Amino acid sequence: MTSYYQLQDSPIGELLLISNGDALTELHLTAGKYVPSIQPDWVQDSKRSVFEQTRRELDEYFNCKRRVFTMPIAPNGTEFQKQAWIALTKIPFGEKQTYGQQAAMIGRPKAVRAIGAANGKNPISIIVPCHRVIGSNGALTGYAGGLHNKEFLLKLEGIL
Amino acid sequence: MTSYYQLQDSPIGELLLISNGDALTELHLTAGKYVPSIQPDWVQDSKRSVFEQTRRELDEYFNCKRRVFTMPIAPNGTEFQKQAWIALTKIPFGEKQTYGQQAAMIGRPKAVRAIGAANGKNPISIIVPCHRVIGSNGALTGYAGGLHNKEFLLKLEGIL
DNA sequence: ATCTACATGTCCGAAAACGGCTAAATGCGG
DNA sequence: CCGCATTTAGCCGTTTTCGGACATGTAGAT
Repeated sequence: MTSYYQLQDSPIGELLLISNGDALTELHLTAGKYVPSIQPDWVQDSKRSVFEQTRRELDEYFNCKRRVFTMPIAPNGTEFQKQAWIALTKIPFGEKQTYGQQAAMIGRPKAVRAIGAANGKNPISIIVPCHRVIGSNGALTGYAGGLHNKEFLLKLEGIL
Repeated sequence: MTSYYQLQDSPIGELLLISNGDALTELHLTAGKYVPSIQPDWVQDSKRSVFEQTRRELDEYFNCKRRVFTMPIAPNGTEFQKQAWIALTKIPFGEKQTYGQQAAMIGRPKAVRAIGAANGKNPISIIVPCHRVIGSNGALTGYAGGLHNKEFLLKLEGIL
């Protein structure tokens, strides 16, 4: 199964979008942690519809004209991780949550650290809003794309 | 059937050459392991043509003027051992291999330990290049003639 | 006959280390 | 006493590490 990719700019730096051809599978800040390197067998295709849709929705989001993303997504991960990421997509725009609350959302109130780890490996930044989760004491604690970008997104959403 | 033998020097120490009169049957570093002791009924004969040829080719080899040995050889061993040793002679000068790869060469990919044991009993050092085989993790692991000599030969061939 | 020791390498399970945590326990300066 | 900063000790999935078990041929010791 071939993978498609596309690089594009954003207010928080360059983004790398990856797709299975259909849905968005990854979206990384190229300056962040855990960023995969582009493989030789990947195909660059800026016209692929999922990329066009993503570009449009992100553009609206950064201009405060959109609060919900609707492109198809298909992140890869363990069962637990997928549950954690689905929970993330249920956190509304402009609201914050603690890792503990997120853990409770999937019925594992004690799996707090595991949630932290899973969020750290969230493959679809921004769209899957791991930035809306902060420590129970209010600290931002961490963000694969860089803490200052987490702060930027939280301010954009009026949370800080 | 009478055996002939001959002692001579080399950059890695004294060598003991043994022949059935025709082909080279053994070549040991006298300082190494598994070295047979000279028997009373063996005949010393430095002029025997296989010995002269061996001396000449070894001399060229140690002076980086030869990459292939051509004297007749006739090692004694079990069927498996002979297969293993033949495989060794197919490894080109200057190339290394793992015990696993050598096992695969004779169609017994799982017989790795057996290969190790067989190499350990290689009766014709240097000529049958058991020194070109190292562990899959890159460790030299062993050499009947002494690990430092294995290292010397590998460097001579530009492998290390 | 059996058992052991070898110049190995692969696989699998168990155990430990590692995080984008957090609530409770301590320790201090008012 | 109180408030606040720091430490401690559980919690939990994932990743990494580590220790056996096993496959294989031969010689030498029991």
